Amino acid sequence: MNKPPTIREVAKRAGVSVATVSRVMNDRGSVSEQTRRTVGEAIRETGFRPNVIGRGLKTARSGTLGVLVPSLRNPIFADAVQGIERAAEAGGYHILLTSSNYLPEKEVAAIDTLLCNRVEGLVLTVADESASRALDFLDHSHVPFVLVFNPARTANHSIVTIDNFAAARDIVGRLVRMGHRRIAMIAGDSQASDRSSLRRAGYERALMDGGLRPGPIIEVGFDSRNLVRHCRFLSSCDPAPTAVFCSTDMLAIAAIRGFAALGLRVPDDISVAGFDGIEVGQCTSPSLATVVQPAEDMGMCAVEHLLERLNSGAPAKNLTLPYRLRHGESWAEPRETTTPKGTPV
Amino acid sequence: MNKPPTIREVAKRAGVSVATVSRVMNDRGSVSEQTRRTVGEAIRETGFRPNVIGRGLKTARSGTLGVLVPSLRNPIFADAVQGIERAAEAGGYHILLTSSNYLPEKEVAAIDTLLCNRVEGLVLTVADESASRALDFLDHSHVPFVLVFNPARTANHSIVTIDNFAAARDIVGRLVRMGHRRIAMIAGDSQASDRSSLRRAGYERALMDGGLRPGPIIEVGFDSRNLVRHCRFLSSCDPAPTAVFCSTDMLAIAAIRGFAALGLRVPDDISVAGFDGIEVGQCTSPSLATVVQPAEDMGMCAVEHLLERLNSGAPAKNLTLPYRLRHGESWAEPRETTTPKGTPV
DNA sequence: ACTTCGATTGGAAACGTTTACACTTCAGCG
DNA sequence: CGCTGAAGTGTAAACGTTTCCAATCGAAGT
Repeated sequence: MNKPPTIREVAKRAGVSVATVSRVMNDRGSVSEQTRRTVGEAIRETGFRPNVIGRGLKTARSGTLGVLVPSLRNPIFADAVQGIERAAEAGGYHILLTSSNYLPEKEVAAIDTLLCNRVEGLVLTVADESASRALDFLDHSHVPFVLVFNPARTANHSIVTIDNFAAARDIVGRLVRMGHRRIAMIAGDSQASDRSSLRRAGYERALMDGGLRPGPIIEVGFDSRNLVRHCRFLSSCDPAPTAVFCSTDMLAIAAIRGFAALGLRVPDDISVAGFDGIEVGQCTSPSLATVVQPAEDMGMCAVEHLLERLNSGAPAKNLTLPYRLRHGESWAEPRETTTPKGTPV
Repeated sequence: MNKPPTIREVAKRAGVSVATVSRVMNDRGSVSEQTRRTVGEAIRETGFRPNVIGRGLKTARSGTLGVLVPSLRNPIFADAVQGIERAAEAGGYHILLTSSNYLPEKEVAAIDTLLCNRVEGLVLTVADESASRALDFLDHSHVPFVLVFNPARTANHSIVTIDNFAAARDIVGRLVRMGHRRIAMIAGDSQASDRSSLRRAGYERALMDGGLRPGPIIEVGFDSRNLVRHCRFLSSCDPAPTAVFCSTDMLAIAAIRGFAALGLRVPDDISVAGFDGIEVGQCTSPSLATVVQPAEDMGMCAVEHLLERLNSGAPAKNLTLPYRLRHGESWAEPRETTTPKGTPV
């Protein structure tokens, strides 16, 4: 519990001034080879470790980036954080991590403490970008930040995302072309998630393009357990959907599980498509057909862009990364063409 | 980019001294209701946010805990971090997150920067507790830390873990009692992971207890992709194992996938058991039989204990949390009792 | 009227760095 | 031999807080 050594003690031991020790540490200014060695030894002998708090006070730099995600339990965010951490480390920054649990009020509180900690920038995913009080808050703070996953609705924010609408339309369109005529959706709370509502819009658009009616759409919370009752509801519809699009992989995986519990086989009885592209989706069986977001890359890009803004004063920019569709075993052509006897494929 | 307001500006605006503003913020000392109000207004008007760096310098408290995990890509660690974050927040701390990517040298480097940041304590998972240079390092630092997941080999460290040996013996014992006679193991690099080697020891013990010889043991890296070739090797053994125990769920899930790719059915052709209890294991089909570690709880316990040590000077302690077995669809009795006269498969 | 005391307040010294500035040397130059 | 400039070094002032200490002021007690 005894205090760690300070620069002053090192200086005393080496018989030089603190300024010289500082110069040695940051090698700036000129120091003779002789004293450099002496000081180096003193540092080693005392086990001195520069106190970045003291340094930060003087330099007005914390060397820290703030990170706010909804939850680490969804691998899509864990992956993003992994990327964020990697890029931050590469840039000489460390990260202060907070999570909001999807609660807007916690978002604000978390950002507040992050700002008190004088993070030099933030990387965050908010519940609903357009409505988020948190962002108004940040806009006034003069601390640069970049949103990840949130759709780019306003141009003056730095954003790294994919085209959620197009991606959803793509993957649902694929179901349509497979011959599905009755495609349901299980959507995370779209009130609380702008991603979810965009994906829903893409879904609706794909159906309209195919001349189909959307529905049924089930809106659920973020708890992906106990999806069985929703699955039961879907399978009891008349006509029952032959495919279901889920707004996240977590939901899709839970849905597959739910259908299995009801004795339905995926994809034979019903096709399931997800969204996110989390790694485990490939390892389940059936493997999950989904939209792959490059989460780790998105995290890295976000930090790289943030550092550009920090170091070179680069302007905010919207970065839309490419997504891709991953084919999986969870979807197939519907067993028999249902309703108005439509097209085979 | 203009500087955020300081306590001095607030003081000037309120017409009081900085000492008074400080007293209002932390409400300590006595301040008249009148000035308290005035200062409150000044704070709001200026948008003042106390600089915790300045505060930290004076109080020698950073309000920060350091966290080091191997990787966030394995949900077991993501879950633990989630618990850590929750408990830290509840205790008024925030967390500085780093990851080692399973590289011992990065462990040391990460801890070093964490210490430079004057974290008040650390929660970490190291590669191999007994050999970890990182720990020697920490032991000399006088900063309290608690290990998570690492087995309790030495008594003078704070550790939150489960009994890896017993758990592995339990679950493998279960396979034995199901009638399996030839049980293989896929183990993560046991050089680099004390968990892996303990689980392996438990596995060997269970087999010995059952009068069986440990079957082929395959040691793999941390990359759970491309497990197919190992699966192929296992299925080509003569006699081929009827079950395989994997040292992590990530490996187990990949193995199930690998066997499927070879046309083998789990559990009909081969049973698979995992270790960790990550959530997705329940959502795959077949669902994974595994040992469940309460990862999020472990993270929370770790922080709670750390805070006890920090606040009340409580002594280090070893906390062994209960694990439980989760039955899943990935294991079953072997189709026919095999033993010495080769298997069909 | 004089002391005592509690309640408020302000002044100023830390905390551990960095860094502008000033001060020595000493070599090289005329 | 004096000047100039560069190289090496030290002094001290920040940075934004907290907190010890002293000061002021009424009110209350004697």
